[in-house]
Amino acid sequence: MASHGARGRSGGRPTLEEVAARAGVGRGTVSRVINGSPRVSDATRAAVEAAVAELGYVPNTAARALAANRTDAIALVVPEPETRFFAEPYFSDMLRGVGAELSDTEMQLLLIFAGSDRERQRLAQYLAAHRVDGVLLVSVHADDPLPDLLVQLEIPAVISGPRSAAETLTSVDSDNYGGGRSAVEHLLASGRRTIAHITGRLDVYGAQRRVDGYRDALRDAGHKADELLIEPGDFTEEGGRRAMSVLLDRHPTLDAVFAGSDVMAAGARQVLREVGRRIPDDVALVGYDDSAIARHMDPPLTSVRQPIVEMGRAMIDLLLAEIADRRPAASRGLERRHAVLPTELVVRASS
Amino acid sequence: MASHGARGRSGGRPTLEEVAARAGVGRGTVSRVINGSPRVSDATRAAVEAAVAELGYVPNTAARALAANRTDAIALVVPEPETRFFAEPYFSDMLRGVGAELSDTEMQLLLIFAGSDRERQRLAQYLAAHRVDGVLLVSVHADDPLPDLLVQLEIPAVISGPRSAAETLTSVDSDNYGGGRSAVEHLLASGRRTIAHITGRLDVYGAQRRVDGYRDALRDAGHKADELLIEPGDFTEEGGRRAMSVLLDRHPTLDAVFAGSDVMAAGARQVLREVGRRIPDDVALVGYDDSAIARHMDPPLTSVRQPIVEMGRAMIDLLLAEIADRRPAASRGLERRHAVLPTELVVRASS
DNA sequence: AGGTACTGTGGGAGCGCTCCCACCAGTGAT
DNA sequence: ATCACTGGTGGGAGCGCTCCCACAGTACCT
Repeated sequence: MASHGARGRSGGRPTLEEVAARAGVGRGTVSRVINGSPRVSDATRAAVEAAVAELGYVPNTAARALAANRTDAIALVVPEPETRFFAEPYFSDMLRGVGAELSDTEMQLLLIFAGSDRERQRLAQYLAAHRVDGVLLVSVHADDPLPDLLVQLEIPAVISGPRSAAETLTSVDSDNYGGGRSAVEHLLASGRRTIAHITGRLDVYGAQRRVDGYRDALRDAGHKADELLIEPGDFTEEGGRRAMSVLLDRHPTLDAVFAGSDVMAAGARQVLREVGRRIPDDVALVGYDDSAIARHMDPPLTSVRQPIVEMGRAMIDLLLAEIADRRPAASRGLERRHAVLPTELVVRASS
Repeated sequence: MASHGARGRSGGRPTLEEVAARAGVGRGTVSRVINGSPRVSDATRAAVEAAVAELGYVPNTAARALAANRTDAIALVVPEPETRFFAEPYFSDMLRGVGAELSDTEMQLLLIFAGSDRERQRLAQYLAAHRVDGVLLVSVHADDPLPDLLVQLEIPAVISGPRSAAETLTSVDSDNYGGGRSAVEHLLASGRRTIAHITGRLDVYGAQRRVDGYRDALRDAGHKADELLIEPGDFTEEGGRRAMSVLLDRHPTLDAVFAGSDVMAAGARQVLREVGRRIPDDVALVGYDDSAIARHMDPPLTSVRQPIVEMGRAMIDLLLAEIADRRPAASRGLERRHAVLPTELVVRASS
């Protein structure tokens, strides 16, 4: 830390004007240096930087926000109660990626929970006041009014997990289609013939895409379509159990199951064990998410990993671009508004 | 939501001035209404509120911050890596209490991690810019420079878990002394005669206080002091194991152990089981924190519960008071700057 | 009647910045 | 020599509030 001795006589924090006086330049020039404008000579820049260091100058955020009409802050909005936020590693991974990508920036991240009605109301107020330059939206339900509110308020926003193929907001997603394909292709490659699929909630776009991947992989391998091999779950363990039972009734000879989530795979595993099917000898099992459950299952579960940390990074990249684009009334294209990141199949003993 | 139809012609957000014009009053009056000043007649107030609703007026935070020199935001600073934050229920409980107490307020909460050097540097910058009105400090190590920085910058702050009896910052703590006492008194009341204590890290003030409570409870019950019954752990499971071994060597006849944390109690339990002592028949065991470990231990562990959620609330109360006090150059007393909340002994099968 | 004390109100000044226009060199083309 | 330009700079205007002083009106004393 530089010496903070030479403060203004007022005893308060030094202002731009004081720095300018000290450096023997004008206010505008100091502003340019602070904001990294290239149109400043090297000598002047050095003088200003020296003055800044000597006075321990730190820009006043409020004044900057007022004059420039921006806040240098973005919000990560979690439309869930805090408890779920802490329970699920998804969020902490996401936060890690977001934080990492943001640490090169002046931007500040706000974490906002909007689980209860009360919190949602506060959030609406908050957004109406434009207290952030942009919003990151995670884990949004299909019928949530939040995205529309953001569009209406013209606040740049990026959503993780688009709500449909026609998502209006800029979005980041993992390749659910490819993830589904890779799971099935892996099972086919290891010699499985009858592969069932327990889907997630089909009102979740990502779950649909996994089904698409499942279907196409089988079709491309020359299997004829059999819709009876597909049974919807609801992302819960109980849903996994139920679906597995149904599938076993319909197809007693199935030798592989691809579950749309690790949790459902855990449910399926219970049923398989109860009826005496060995994993992977009799039935191979593949999950989705590569969560802690997958690693700790007995046997360890093959699963499709989503690059959540990277998704967080990508969300920030897109959001910052969107904010920057909006600053000048630019002619914004619709190009690359939807990022899709590759998944990775993590093979373990269950398949 | 009110109709947002009648915006200013500019298309932007309405300003105080526009609301004033609409209500047929002056700017100052609107400001007074917005800020809940009592010196406004009822009729005027109603007119202004109507205008606010019609225009959908929302105050501009930046302008307010600039003019009033405050931010209406406080930070919860966690000097730990994010991973620990998510792992320990302590933080989420604390956050719950803080959030609850803050929801009646206009204040906004920022969550700031300062685990890495880089993050700490950003934080220092952040605080120097006075971007928050106050700071909540949790889980601070004894040699952390952060508290001093806050004092130097004259930023109101409240610390949870004072660093010593002479803590300079306003603090909130649970009654570690009373917690220690209650554990020992409980063991005495249930007929135990030789009660050992595994302490936490003794550079942690709270751990010392628990030892004090342990000592005084025994002394008051007429036991003569025996320092050999006290063995330091370090809050880890391994430390608990080691201390338990030492204690068993020194006092093979001990019939009770009070551990300074549930984690250490878990370590102690392992050793007791290995040497064939039954819990609670041969040795009674009491832990501290009432964590998930305590509930799931076999047998379930008697433990001292700290009112963490309430501590969060208390921190906010004290911090808001401190911020309010500072606003006018008040003659601030030093009264009640250290809140101590009662603990509660949760008796389970281990004692 | 004049004074004194309120209550309620209007609006100027100013918070510390960014934006932008004006301006002053220099530089090279005409 | 004149006329563009261009890189570099100073400083006015203004962002939307809060603070505070001034002042009108009313009420209650002498």
